Amino acid sequence: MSAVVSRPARRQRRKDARPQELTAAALALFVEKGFAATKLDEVAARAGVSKGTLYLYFDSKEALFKAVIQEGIVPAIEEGEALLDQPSDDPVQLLQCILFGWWERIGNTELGGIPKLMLSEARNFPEVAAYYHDTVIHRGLALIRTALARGVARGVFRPVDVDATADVLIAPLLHLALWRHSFGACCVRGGSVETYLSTYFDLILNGLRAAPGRAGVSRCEP
Amino acid sequence: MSAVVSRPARRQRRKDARPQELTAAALALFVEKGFAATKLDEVAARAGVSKGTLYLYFDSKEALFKAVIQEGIVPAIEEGEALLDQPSDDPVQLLQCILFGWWERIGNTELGGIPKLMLSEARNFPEVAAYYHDTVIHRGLALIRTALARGVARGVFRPVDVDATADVLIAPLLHLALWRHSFGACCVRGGSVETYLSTYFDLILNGLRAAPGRAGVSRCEP
Amino acid sequence: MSAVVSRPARRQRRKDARPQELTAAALALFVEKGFAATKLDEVAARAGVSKGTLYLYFDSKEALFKAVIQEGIVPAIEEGEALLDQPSDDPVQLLQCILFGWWERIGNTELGGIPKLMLSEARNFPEVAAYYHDTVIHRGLALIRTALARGVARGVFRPVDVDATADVLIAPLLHLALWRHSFGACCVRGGSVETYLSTYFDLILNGLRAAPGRAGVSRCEP
Amino acid sequence: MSAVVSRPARRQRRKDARPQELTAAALALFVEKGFAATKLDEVAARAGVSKGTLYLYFDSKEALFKAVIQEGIVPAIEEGEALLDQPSDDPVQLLQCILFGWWERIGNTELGGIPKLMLSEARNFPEVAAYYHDTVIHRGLALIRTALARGVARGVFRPVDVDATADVLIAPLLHLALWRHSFGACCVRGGSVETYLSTYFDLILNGLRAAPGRAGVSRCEP
DNA sequence: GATGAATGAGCGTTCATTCAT
DNA sequence: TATGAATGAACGCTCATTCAT
Repeated sequence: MSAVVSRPARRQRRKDARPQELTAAALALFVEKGFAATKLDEVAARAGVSKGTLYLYFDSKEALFKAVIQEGIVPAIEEGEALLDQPSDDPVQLLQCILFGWWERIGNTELGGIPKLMLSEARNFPEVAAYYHDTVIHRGLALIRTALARGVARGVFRPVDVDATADVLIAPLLHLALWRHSFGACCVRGGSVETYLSTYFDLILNGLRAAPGRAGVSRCEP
Repeated sequence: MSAVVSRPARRQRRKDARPQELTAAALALFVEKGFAATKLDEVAARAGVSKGTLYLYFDSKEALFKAVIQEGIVPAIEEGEALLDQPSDDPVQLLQCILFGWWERIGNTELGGIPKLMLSEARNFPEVAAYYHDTVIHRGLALIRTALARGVARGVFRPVDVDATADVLIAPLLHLALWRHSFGACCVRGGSVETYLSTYFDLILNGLRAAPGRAGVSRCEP
Repeated sequence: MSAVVSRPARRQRRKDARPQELTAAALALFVEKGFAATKLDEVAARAGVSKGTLYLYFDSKEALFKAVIQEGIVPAIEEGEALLDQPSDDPVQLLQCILFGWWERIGNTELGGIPKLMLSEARNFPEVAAYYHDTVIHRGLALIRTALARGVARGVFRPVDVDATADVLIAPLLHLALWRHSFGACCVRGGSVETYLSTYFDLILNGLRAAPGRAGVSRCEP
Repeated sequence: MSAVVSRPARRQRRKDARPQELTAAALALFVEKGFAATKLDEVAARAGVSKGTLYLYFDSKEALFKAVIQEGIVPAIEEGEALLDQPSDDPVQLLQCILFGWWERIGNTELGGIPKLMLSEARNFPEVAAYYHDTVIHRGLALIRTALARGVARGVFRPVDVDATADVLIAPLLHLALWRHSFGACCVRGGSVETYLSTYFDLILNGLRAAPGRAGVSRCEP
């Protein structure tokens, strides 16, 4: 009898897992080809189901797109926000945890294609873009801003425009993720990812660190 | 008869200008909607010609795409390379000229959409991506590398991994251009472009500048 | 055990009633939307069962259609034929009973949609149409012909072409039933059904009557 | 040169004629199979064009349906209304012209399928049904009502409920048209159309007539 | 050269039918 | 018996491409 209870009925198990199998297949293909160029036949085939099955779980191709974005990224951002709660005394280490954490939890996983996808399709799906902006980008940048502000407050970092700096800091990480899912598929990059990341962090840390000497910026006159 | 010869014949002028009018229209729409979601009807309409006329100048939609990339970007990169030839003694100023020059000549113009377009479509058009990589990205990064190398050689910049640093330096500029043609169309950004750019350049210049003190980077252990 | 036998078992009752519940649901929807536009999902939902259950009772959508026609109309026509057996001396009253009986037993009930359904689908289901023609239309008209022939034989009605007249006489009644299940759902008719029916019967009786004298119309009491 | 002017360019001629060719093909198939069961492939094939061509002239299948109804019937009803303007002294003859005129101009032509089509699809297209009701049915019945009213006013017809009588009078004619496009395609009717029509008119004329005297039926000469 | 009507392959979506549970 | 998840053929509609004018 216990066997009967414990057996989740393969059918049932499949049904529960289906949406995620489908969004995973769709994410991969949307990232690879873009939304419009992805055929639902392919998505279904990649998930190992027939085309009609897609419509048992998603009302339309557009609904599938929305689910891909929503289910893919929300859990990740919530994980990230938990970082702020742990009492870390060192702003440098906090910043490092946030930036490298992003890379390891998102950029370097299958979710790393979402920025490329969202970037490519933002203008075709303004509502989804707005949702993504508010839910993911804004909250992600807020993490970085918090770390920066703490560092500035403690005198570890120079006083900087926190908002603009956060935007600048995330750019090289996004760049790496975007590259992977675009040119990375057909062109070899020169250096290793590790070199890129350590060079990046070394550069920004030096840039942020409170130092004595400084030079003004003068516009280039062509 | 001489009149016929000397008259530049508006018709003729139009005919010569057609390809560029068409690629300009196509660029705008490809950037906005992506390659697959752009209809040739729309391209033709935006250029003020009929759909069939497109095929007098381009063999196919794909050929139009290639022309958009090719005609759009090659002149710009050649302009950029000229910067290296002018004898500028100051590596900082050279770097500034290259980076801000990119922004002013490309990022901040209608050509600024090409990175987004190329990024979105790289995997759908690997040959075009490879061409773009070799012709645009590689040569563009080479400019930055040269400036960096000069600065390091003269002791103005710390000794850095020039290749990786060039990649990192271009990222925030690309980021701005990508943003403009994606989320920028539907979401408001916080700060001004000027603040972003000066914060960016200030940060990297501080990061590059040869300074005494330095701390090691330790991995974050979550 | 006797309890088991005597208990009519709700389950059993349901099971026996299922086919009729299903054909009733199908009839309503076929009449409303037509055969092709009716989804089996809707039929099942209206009958309160799942879509798969339909296939326990009917082999296909077409089989369901045939059952709808067959089960719906055959009992009614047999009832009608019983009218001829009762010894009614008055041909006028017999005709009235047949015509108004049709209206009350068929036209004015849920079965009244069958003529519209059959009319709409006759060319898509020629065999069903032929069956319906032979089983329903022919036998129904035969009733009217018999009444007419008796009336002519007794000199109550003028000598008329009995076959053609039967066709003409049924038309206004059919018309009313067809209207109800088509325009009646979206457009208001002017007069009342009672006025229509009495005007109809008054007109045809005057048209049929042999002599100048005239009698009022009395309702047929079944 | 006159040849050049007079040649209407085959292409152009086709283009102008296309909508009517398409609605004619669609009418035939909609009548035969119903709206839902008709495939646009078939419509296109019957009109001798490809499927895509349909969409150059009609936005959707539903738009095609509306055009079929609208273009098919409006000219006919306007013709009918012209009958009232000619000064005919004889109400009987006027009624005959209207009723038989309907049969000859509509019922007995390819337009005769429209009543069946509209009847079948009225509940699926309520707006079209309402339009048809107001534009065709209402105006058609108004013709009959006018003829009846004149006859009653002159004492040629008995005093009857004009509205209800008009409904009754049109029913046998509609019946014939409906039959032709439903059972007529698969079942043989007994008598001839002529017998049916003369029996019909003889019956209703007797039913309407005020006095004992009676006249033969003479065909209406349009 | 320029047009735009015509094409037809292809895709998103639906739904009758099946079958494991 | 009853379910409903899964299927896949079919259909409405689109759009890159062609070609007669």
